[in-house]
Amino acid sequence: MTKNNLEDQVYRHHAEICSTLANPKRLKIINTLREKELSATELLSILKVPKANLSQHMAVLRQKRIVSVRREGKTVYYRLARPKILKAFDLMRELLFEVLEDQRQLLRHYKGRKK
Amino acid sequence: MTKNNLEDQVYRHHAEICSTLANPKRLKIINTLREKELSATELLSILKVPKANLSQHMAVLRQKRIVSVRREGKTVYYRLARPKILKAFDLMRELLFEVLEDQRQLLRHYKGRKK
DNA sequence: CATGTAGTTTCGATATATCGAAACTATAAT
DNA sequence: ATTATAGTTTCGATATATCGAAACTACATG
Repeated sequence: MTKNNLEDQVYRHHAEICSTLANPKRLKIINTLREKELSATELLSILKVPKANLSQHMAVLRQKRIVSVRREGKTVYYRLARPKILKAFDLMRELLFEVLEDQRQLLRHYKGRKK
Repeated sequence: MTKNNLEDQVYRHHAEICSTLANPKRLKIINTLREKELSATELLSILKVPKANLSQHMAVLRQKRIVSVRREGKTVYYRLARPKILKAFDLMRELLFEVLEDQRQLLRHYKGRKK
C-alpha cells in the first residue's frame, strides 16, 4: 500500500468518493436534493448553515461530480448529478440502523434484561 | 444544523459510518475480507502495511462494527460483520467509474476529438 | 518463569477537513 | 454608473485523521 501502482490509485479515488458522504452536512444536502433541484437560497433556508459554508460544501460536491449546477439569472440551482448517490446514502443508513440495533441488543444483554 | 436535535444526531452517526469507507487502506482491508475470514498476519502479508498501522485500522473497523474478531490461540481472525458493507463498497466503486467515465468524455470533448 | 510470537495501545508529529470572517464576482434593476 | 442580491473564494484558526516508533498485553512453549 501507498505504492504507486494502479490498484492503489483506484483505492485512493474510491476513498475520495466515499469521503463526500463522510460529513453530516453534505449528507443532509444530498438527502434534501433527493426529489428536486433546489436553489442555494432554498438550501440555505432548509439547512440553516452560513452561506459561505454551504457554498464550500457545494464546491466539494461539484468537484466530486455528485451534484451539477445551473444558473438562472442571479440564482444558482443544484441537483444530484447521479441517482446512485442516493442508493449509497440509503444503504449506508441501513447499515447504521443495523449497527444501532446490534448495540441495543448488546446493551440489553449486559443489563441482564431478557436472559 | 449543528443543533442537537435527533435528526442531526442521526446525520452525525450516518457520517461516521460513511467515514469508515473514506480511507484507501480500510477499503482494501474490506475488499480483502470479502470472501473469507483472515488472520491479522495474513492481512499483513497481503496489504504490506506496518503491523501497528493495520491494528489501528482494524480498531476503527471493529469500533464501527464493520468487522468482528475471533481469537484462536495466538492468532486473531477478522471477518466482515455485515455483508452490506460489501454492497456499499461495490456501489461506491460503481459511482467512481461513472465519474471517471464522465471526466473521460469531458476531456475528449475539449480536446475536440469527435465533435 | 523466561522467551518468542502475535497483536494492541499510546504518544507525538504531520496532514487533511471544517469553518467563520472578509473580500470578491456575477447578474439585475434603478 | 450605483446599488442590491445571490453566491463564491480566500485566509487563517481549530479540529480530526493518519502514521511510525516504542512500549505494552496475550498466549504458547520450553
